[in-house]
Amino acid sequence: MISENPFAEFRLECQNSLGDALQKLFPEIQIARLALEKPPNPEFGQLASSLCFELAKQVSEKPPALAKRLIETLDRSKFSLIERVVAAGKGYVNFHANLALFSALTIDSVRHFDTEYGFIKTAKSLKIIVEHTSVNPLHPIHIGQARNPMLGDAIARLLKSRGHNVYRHYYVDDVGRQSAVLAYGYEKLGKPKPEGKPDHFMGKIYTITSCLVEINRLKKDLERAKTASSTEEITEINRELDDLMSAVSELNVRFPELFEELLEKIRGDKDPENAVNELNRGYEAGDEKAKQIIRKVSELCLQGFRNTLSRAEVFYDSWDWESELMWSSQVRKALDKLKRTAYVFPIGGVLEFNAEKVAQEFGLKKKLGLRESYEVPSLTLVRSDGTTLYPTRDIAYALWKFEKAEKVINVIGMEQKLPQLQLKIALHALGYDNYADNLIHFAYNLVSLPGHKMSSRTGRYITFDEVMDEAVKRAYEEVSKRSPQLPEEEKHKIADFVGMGAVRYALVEVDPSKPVVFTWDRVLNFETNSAPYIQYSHARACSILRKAAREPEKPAFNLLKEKIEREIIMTLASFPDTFVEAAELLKPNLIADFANALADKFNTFYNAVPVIKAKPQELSDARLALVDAVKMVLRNTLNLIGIVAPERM
RNA sequence: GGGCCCGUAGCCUAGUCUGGAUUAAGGCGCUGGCCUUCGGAGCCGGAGACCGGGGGUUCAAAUCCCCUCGGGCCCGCCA
Repeated sequence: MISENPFAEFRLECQNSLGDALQKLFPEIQIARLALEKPPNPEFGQLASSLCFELAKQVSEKPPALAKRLIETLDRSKFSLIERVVAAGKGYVNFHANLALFSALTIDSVRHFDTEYGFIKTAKSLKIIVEHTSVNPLHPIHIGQARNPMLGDAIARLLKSRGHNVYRHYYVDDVGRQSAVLAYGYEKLGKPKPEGKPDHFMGKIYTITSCLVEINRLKKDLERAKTASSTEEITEINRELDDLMSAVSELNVRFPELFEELLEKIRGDKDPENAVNELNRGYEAGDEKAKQIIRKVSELCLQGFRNTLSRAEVFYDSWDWESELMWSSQVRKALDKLKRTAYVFPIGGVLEFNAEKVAQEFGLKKKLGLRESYEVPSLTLVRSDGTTLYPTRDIAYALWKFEKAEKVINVIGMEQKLPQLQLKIALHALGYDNYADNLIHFAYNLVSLPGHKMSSRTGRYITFDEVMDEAVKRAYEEVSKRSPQLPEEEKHKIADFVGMGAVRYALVEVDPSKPVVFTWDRVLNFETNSAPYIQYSHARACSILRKAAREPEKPAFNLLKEKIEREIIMTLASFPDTFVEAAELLKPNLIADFANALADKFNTFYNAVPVIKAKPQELSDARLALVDAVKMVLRNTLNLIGIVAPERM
């Protein structure tokens, strides 16, 4: 017998028999669903019902007595995976599985489905776009932003394994002032060939240029404020100026040559602020010169990103350029349509979208999880100079995505909750209720450095590349220490997937809604509760199978009587449930946890009992089959979070 | 001023959506063992939290509701 979800078979049997007994005993009572829990201790069986506590009130009978009566009513002739049912505690009904049968079912099933084990397919397969990463092409991807591709990619893998058609999109946000800032600096330098990794090179130019242009602007603002003698404004500007000045002096120390050169060139410009704005306007209008230079710097950054992300095994199906959306008039069309609704109004030269009014008139607040008293801020759609803003373009982008997919998941930091909310409301205003309902903002919390947050504008960040390099370097040291006899090439190969695995695991493991303070030992953990630990467990399992060099011909699963063996079997059996939950709730961290727990149990097993040399042969065979099943499930979990499952390491 | 997220042992984290069992689960660090029949990136044990605080709902609360404190984020003609 095999099953794609062994534990579900057992659960169903328990539910049915309990349901039947309940029906027999109390035909008049309706219980909506018979939820069963996993007991805290295997002594209490594998599944338990606390139904009697609820029932006790309705039938005025004590829970323990009720439990006893229910159990007596159970139809034992229908038991297959159930071995026995006992009343326990203050009124629990505990179901104990027939472990011999259940072990056989589980191990056979895992080995039968192999690479597909656990990946229960959805009843309704959808076309889903997962937009993730989308780091602005201005500077290298830093470690705070790296949480995004790690989560986004894991989500895409989960949904794909669930049977959906998943498209991974990268939104190249090349429209906007910052791109113009970078292009401006790059042009001033005479469009040099990048030294080193192109995104890192661009990052330096961007940060220095941005700070210098900004300081220039603030100084002018300061003069203006002084003549207007607005003290509040003056202190505010001075505060910002101080911050930038200290950032600038840091940059001067870090990149002296580039800094001097840019300082010199920008100084020669009367109004850098205006030059940047002109470039920005030109780009939006599709001006060739602006296009050429901004495209160039964006492409250079993306070249670096592709390199970085492919190292981490993250790939995309589509790179969507914001500029193309704009030039193709899709932004204009979406805007025109929105203008025709009753929710767009001009004020002070700009065009505003009244999200609050839409939320009220469409009765959206409850649905969107907002309090009735909360007033949704309005959204500026068009600047007074006629150019659009990011959220405006994002509306067009959402419409474009929904032409291609039924569901859209945007992996975006939670600091963008408001614009994402406004986007949803705008879709409602346009009459696309269906789109709005199928738009998911997958929000994750910030990664900060101890003491301050990362800032690309001031250059205070740790790049994803640095982190990967360091992790791989550390992994190499470990490999060299543990397996000095390996050839260099092999050592490097291992160091690569171990280091990368450690980084991926560290970023996926934590609940996305929790804020994370970046520390090196968070990602450089190679011990228990890390990717290397799980990878090692997998390699160990492979090693046993290799050494055994035989198929388990006659496994006697009823001989797997050790407590740890049963725990492993229950864990293997529950993997499909964990997978479904992780895929439905978009929680890749559940997979990471599961993998670690399984590896943990496997190592305990490994140390406790022999496999190859176990006697009799039927027991050895059963254990071999168990090891094989563990290996497969570990590999499946690692694949889900994009980590290599090695045969050796 | 308003809104959202987070708050679990010295540190990091799981569990919170869907409330359940006398022992709240792991890791790091501290500490005592296993100097290893299949790879020690390992295993076994010990000390350490009453789940930020207070109220409430319930037979039952880390979990649900209200209040409160602490940390972060957002409320821009930036993205």
